[in-house]
Amino acid sequence: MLTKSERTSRFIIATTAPIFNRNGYAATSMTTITGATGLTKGAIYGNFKNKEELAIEAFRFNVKHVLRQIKDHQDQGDTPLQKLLLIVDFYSRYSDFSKNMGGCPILSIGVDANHQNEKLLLRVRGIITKIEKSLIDILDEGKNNGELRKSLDSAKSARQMFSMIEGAIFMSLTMDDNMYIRDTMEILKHIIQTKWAA
Amino acid sequence: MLTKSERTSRFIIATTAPIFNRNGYAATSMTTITGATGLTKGAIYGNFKNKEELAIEAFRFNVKHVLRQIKDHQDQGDTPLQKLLLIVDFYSRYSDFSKNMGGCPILSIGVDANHQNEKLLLRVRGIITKIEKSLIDILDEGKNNGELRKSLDSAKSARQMFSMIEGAIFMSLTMDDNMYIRDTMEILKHIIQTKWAA
DNA sequence: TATTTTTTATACCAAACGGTATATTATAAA
DNA sequence: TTTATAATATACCGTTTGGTATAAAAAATA
Repeated sequence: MLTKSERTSRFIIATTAPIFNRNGYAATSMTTITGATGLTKGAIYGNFKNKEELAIEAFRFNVKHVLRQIKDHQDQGDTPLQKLLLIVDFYSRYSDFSKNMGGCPILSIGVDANHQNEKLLLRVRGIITKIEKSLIDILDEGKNNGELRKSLDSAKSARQMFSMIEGAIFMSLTMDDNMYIRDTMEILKHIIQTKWAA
Repeated sequence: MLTKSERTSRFIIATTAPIFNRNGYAATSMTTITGATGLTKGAIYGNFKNKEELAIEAFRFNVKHVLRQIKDHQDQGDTPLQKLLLIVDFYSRYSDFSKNMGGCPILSIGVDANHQNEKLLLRVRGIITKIEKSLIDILDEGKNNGELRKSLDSAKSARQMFSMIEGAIFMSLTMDDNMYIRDTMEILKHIIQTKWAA
């Protein structure tokens, strides 16, 4: 059984994660956190060293949530190419999905932490690297099984893919219009099918 | 001749613009502003209603600066297609350019102002709309002069183009690695040449 | 059930925040 | 050069910030 503090910690993280995600690190104050959780500073600081540590845990929580959804989605595909297209398909619907969690943690915290919070920024970079690695793995598998061109630069393709995804999310969030994400995922799909596929 | 206050206002805007651009709205405090300008709060509030108004002017300054550079670049081309490719070319080198001004104002302020500052967010949206319009104009010209396919959806293409550009900038800034911008602009160039061009 | 330990609430801290009233200093007009 | 005006510096305001010491309460152990 979980200890009381473990349950409280998890509750605090789950409750504040979408708030950190929507508002960023600086704009999420301790008052915001106590207000949202219904707890007091004593409970927060009894379970987390400081606001930064909680923000990092909230970021981890948000990323885990997104990655789990992507994995569930891409696992419906049998081949590397199918998986790639399913990832693109997932992001085409990302707007609806992210309504609940309020944006993209990588984008929101990435911009927010840059030049402001080294620890958080390093976490964001770590996650980006991790996601890119998993994309590279899929691309390499595709090259091996003949679905993708052998001449494809997997690392480069992963960078292009992730840049397009994050850009589309940024535009859709900023303009409050999911056309950006829909249109950009459409062209990404086209690139995969006509330029990357063998 | 400019009045004293006009000169001071311009000095304040020019001095704080890169700081707002690099750090965002909330992270740029009045103390940051007085420290950077060497002026006191009296001088700042004598020339601007409040921090928000100054932030808006700084944003306008930053955007003007970027747009002027793009215009100078794209004007070296004679045809719409050339102009499009020159814009992509400009952003390929955006990392070096933005070192001086510290990031992309649209990205930085767009993320920063979302859910936090309605006025600033509306300014960002206005600029995005303006830039898209000018892209649409170029695309339409290209369709008219036969360089681009008549079937091309100009508005959609503009959205795709701008999403890719902003995504590439975000990734390069966050990862401190201009490969993202270089690789993504490469694929954008390819799309223009093979899918948009007639 | 009694006692110890863990967890949370309360009350507080200094520092930083954006903003303002007013005094002082530059500038421009007479 | 004096006078009126515009611009900047200084000192302060209330509020909010992240964080802490300690008391109260809840939970686990004996």
